[in-house]
Amino acid sequence: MQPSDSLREQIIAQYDAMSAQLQQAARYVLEHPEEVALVSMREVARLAGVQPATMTRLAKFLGLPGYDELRAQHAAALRQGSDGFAAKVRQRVDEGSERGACDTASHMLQGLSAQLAKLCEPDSLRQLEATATRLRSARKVYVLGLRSCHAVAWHFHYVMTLLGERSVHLDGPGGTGGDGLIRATSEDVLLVISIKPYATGTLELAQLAKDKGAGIVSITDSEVSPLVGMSAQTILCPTETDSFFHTLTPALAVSEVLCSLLAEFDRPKTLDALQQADDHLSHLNTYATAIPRRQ
Amino acid sequence: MQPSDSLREQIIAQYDAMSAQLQQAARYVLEHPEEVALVSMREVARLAGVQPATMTRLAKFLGLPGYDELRAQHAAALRQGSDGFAAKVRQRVDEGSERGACDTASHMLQGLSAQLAKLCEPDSLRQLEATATRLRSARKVYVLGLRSCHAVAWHFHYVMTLLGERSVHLDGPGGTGGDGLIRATSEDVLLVISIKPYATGTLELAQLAKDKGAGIVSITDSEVSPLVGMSAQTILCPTETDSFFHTLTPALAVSEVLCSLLAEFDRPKTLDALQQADDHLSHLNTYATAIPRRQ
DNA sequence: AGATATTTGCAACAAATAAATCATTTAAAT
DNA sequence: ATTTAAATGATTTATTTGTTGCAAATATCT
Repeated sequence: MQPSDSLREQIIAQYDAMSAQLQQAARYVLEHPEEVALVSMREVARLAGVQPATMTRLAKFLGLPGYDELRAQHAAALRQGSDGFAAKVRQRVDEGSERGACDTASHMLQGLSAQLAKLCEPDSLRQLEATATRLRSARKVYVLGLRSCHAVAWHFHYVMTLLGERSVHLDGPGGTGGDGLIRATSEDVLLVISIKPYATGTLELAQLAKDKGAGIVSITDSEVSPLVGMSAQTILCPTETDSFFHTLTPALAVSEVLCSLLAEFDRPKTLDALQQADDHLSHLNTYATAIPRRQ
Repeated sequence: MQPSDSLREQIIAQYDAMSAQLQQAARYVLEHPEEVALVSMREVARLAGVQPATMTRLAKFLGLPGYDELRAQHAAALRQGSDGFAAKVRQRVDEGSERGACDTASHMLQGLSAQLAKLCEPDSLRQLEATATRLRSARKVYVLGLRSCHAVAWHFHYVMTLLGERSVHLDGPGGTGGDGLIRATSEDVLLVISIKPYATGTLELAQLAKDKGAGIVSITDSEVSPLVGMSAQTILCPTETDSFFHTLTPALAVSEVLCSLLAEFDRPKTLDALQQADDHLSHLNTYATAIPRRQ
């Protein structure tokens, strides 16, 4: 929360060596770090009761190239303070001056890690639980995710088939994916996954399901996603990376959490279902080794 | 923590009535409130990918006198968030006070976050880089992942098709998935994804590819995975969770990192390829460009 | 299809900004 | 008390900022 602790400590350490005006400026900076980050230098100077030039001189006195650097450091501190838990993980390799592949990879993984951590915030958790509850009471759960979101949709459906036979994946060869909705009713729920850019097919099918009275719950990327308006529950998850592509890792994580919550709702039933799946698959020699029993 | 909730809600409420550029600007503002408070308008515009003027227009559209007011409100929110412990205390309380579902969800997400962070260790990063390098030089990249690993395999393949035409997904209807390997040569590489329990189909196909002289690289879950022995490069990623299921989130993250590294190897070519994909998809109206206005 | 709004990109502008420069004051040393 | 050095204030300068006006492009409606 403090602006780049090292800088703060440096100001304190060198305070005694400063001239009167410099001390007055430094004191204000220490006591009002947010202002330094948020308002112009001249305004900070006015608030601190010193000349604008004094702020420049303070920055140089601290060994910085200019006042902008002083502001930048305070801004960075404020940024980190704002988005909570997430930032901590990132702190380590912030300024990767070296552009190696390992650095790129590391930076990206840390970013993803931070995004998952961010999903632990109360708002997200509440949405997760509400969505799981809604899915739990559905007669059938239709799952829809096209293009990049196919991966998430399919994985959710796959896990659900291990748990029972309520899940219907809206996908298939020959463009027949939507046919699953033919007998959809108001007792059913459609889980739809879509991130920007939103596939038209996804939106159309979701609208169709809604027209049929089915409940809609969604995993998407923004409050202003077109899915938000038509969904009874929405789980928001970040998709930004510093690479060319959007990430689906948080969306997959969310999907996995949903599966877990659904499984936990009725443990005995879940164990039964997994046992059945186990038997079935081992009869088919699907796996090189039998599915290990998990409690 | 959010910028003056009323303003935020107003942006969301009026979002549908905005033009495309305005929406893009508004979306960035919603998703990066700290940046709005901390950097100049022109910089925000650059980050959001819109013209500077659009930011001014956004502010006026929202009924504000100018952009400065937009920034001021975000700055005020950030000021509160930073030194007001109140928000965070409230979060902690909310979190601690209640329910099992939220706890399990939170715990699971934190676990996943930690697993991704662990992938940043030097050993893993080296494997990632080596694997990316190997994939880079391949004539064709076959991608194989069955059952639960289908999600990861498909997503990798999907991204690779956006980048070029080297990728072949070994999957398809009617059990013809393996046919892609008919003309595989020693210039090719097979990326195989499999976690315990290992699908026999995966191992057989991988062995077949190896017999044909293709290079094998793999994403798997253990040093003692059957894939390790037949692979030139292996990336290990954790799959443990405290729920009934194994997680594929780390595997997906690894796959995404690989895609990024491959994309970074030749940025200009990547940008060209993405542009082509973009053109193609927009001709097909694959994506909803504007969200239908509601009066 | 043509006509009419609306949206969008570009360039120019005035205002404000941080830094550099110079002049004046203040403190310290001889 | 005079000289010298440092500190402070005022002024100037080159950028950068947010805004506005206008033409091209796009969408919308008869």
